[in-house]
Amino acid sequence: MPELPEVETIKRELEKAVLGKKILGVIINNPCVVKHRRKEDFVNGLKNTTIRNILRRGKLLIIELSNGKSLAVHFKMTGQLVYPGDGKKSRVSFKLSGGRTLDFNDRRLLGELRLVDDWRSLEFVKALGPEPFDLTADKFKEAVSARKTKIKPLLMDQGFISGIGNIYAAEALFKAKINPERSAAGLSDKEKTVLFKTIKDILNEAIRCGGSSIDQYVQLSGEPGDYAKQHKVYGRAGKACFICKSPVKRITLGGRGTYFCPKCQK
DNA sequence: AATGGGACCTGCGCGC
DNA sequence: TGCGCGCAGGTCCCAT
Repeated sequence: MPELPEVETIKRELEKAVLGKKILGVIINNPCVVKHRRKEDFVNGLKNTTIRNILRRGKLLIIELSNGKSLAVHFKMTGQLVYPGDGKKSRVSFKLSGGRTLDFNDRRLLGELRLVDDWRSLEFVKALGPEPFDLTADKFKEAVSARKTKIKPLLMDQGFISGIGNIYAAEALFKAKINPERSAAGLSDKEKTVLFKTIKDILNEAIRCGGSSIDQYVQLSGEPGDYAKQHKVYGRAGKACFICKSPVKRITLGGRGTYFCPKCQK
């Protein structure tokens, strides 16, 4: 599911819906997603704690609890958090005060739930690059110039910049009119400036729309996000480019399907 | 350093 | 209708 805008959407909705609620119980329907050898450590550490704070780092959601621990949630490809949940597709359900349940659904079971003492010391977190909104244009341009790799895989490199995934890398490069196979270091000063601004614009607009629902992603309420309607190239192989009407192309880059308009993106 | 492949998983849509 | 294949918002690990 989720790139930065989808996780940010969930984060904001969780703040409204579950902040201050107590976790009364935890039901593990599929232990695969709980990354603890002893599942009872996970359950016992969560039980009877209160949800104090919700944060996001890159694509990672962090729920801080009253006992000082945090629940780190990585959605990977098909993870969902739904509240109030109905339990039907739930891999793990959290029974909250007030009588409702927060469901973690995950069709492909690639998602990860971890209860940790200090989320900042997670290796995954320490390896994350800066948030797009914390970065200055100058820093972005300098970092891009230092890398010879192709620009699209670089944008998706979470150690380089955190939160951008396959959809938003494709959409940002389309809007910035940059071919995804271009060398990062080979971009002009102007292109780097435009790309940086475009990334932030697209992420902001996607957040405003509640994210992109393609297959599995839904907002906390279970409603789809609206931004997929605005996709210009992602998932549009063979269809006419909205600008020049020539067909959108799909190639594989860094092992990922990559959509772009060969005519508009030079 | 960069790139390619496979692994982890389930399940959808497509062509035959 | 049924089957096999490719593909999927991510990340990690290994080989070259």
